[in-house]
Amino acid sequence: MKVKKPKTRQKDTKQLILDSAERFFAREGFHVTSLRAITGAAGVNLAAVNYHFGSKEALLEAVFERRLIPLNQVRRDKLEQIRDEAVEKGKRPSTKKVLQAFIEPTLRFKESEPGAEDFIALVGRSFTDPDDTVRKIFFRLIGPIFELLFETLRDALPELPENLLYWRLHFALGALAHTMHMSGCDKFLPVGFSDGCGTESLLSMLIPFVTAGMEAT
Amino acid sequence: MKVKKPKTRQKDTKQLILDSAERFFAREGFHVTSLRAITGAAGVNLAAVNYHFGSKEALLEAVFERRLIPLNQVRRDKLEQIRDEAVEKGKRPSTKKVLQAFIEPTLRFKESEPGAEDFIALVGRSFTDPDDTVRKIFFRLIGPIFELLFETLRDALPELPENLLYWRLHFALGALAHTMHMSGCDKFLPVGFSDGCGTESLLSMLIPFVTAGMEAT
DNA sequence: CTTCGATTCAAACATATGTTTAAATCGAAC
DNA sequence: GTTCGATTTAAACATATGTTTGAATCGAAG
Repeated sequence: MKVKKPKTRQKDTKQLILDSAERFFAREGFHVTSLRAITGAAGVNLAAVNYHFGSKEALLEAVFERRLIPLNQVRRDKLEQIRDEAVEKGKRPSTKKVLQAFIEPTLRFKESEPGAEDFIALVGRSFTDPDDTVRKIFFRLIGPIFELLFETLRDALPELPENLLYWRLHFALGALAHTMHMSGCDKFLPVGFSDGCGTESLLSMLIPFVTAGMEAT
Repeated sequence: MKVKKPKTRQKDTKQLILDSAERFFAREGFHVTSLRAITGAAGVNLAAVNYHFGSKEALLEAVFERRLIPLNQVRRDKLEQIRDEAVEKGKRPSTKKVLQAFIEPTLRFKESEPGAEDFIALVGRSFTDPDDTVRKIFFRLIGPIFELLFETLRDALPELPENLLYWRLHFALGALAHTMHMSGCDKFLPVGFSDGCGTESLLSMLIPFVTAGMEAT
């Protein structure tokens, strides 16, 4: 007995709760969602949340971490690769490539696994969530990668005043967040416009938009 | 007795509730805010909300309408003026002017009256609010002006495919919403960056950004 | 089969919420 | 000063929430 082999069921229960919570948090919001709704839809007992996670807040944290840690790893790798490449060539990285390195994995993440689409909408919203609980957890996880993105962009646009760069980055993130949140866009869009809301299509529109904005004279 | 002259106090109470609610809804969110918090801070009785407004939901509606109706009027006037001017001159309106006509009154509104800053943050968030109550009320009020903005932009950029224009507009609105929400930005920003968050400064950064994005080739 | 820790379960708990109620209070009109 | 409708007030109501509890159940190890 080298390893504490927990019952097979435990993982199931935890995953079921995470999946259900992700769905509800994304579609209804953190505070509006009750644990009873989550556990009811997941088919597990109400007390399971507190048993496995400790509290509703800790559950939210787990929902974020499960997907955000891998996603951040991908984004970090891509950004660092671009930085190394630039140093190697002695040239500054291209603005478009930097933005793409951050945005593309983010939007593509939607299709990586079932449920990820809900998660992407959740993240898009968390940027501006009024609730302290949500924002605190979110920014703790997103902060470091945000700083790396900022620094890499500074390499790409060294002539831009830092303050301006900082705000333009926020404008770009605002556009991204809005896009992410409209992820499941069928319910928002007027008829005839829902064609262009596939990931590829969105990328081909969003990246030129933010690149042009970032490089505006 | 030509007119039902209600007691002087009624207006006070209603205004006090609206002010307090606006503040709480903006800073904490609709569902997280309790009527007891609102009435407590306003110094009025708990039941006053239901007496004067009917329900918490109706209160939210009143909070939106009080400021959004006048603000929309200003935006509508400016946009229609630009349209008329373009027709008169037989030229297409400039993209920048159109965006400016929408964005400038929005951001400037912050300084128009005390409390408006909270309201602007509230509006910025409502674009992506997960709660149906909030979103429904918000979109009912924002829908018509959004359509006018879309049509005016189509005049400015007739060669752009409608679908692309539509999404670029959403990107721009995302950037605007993000900016609005960071209205009281002191608490979000790292030290050294809070200089540039005055209204004038933000306008001079945001408008070129979205214009460039909208006109990107 | 028995044992034992991990997990599940139904029930209860304490608290907070939006809303309603019925009495009290106010302020002008007569 | 009395009257009457509008407003305010304190209390109660019904319900919903996150959490805790203690017994029941499970599943493998001995």
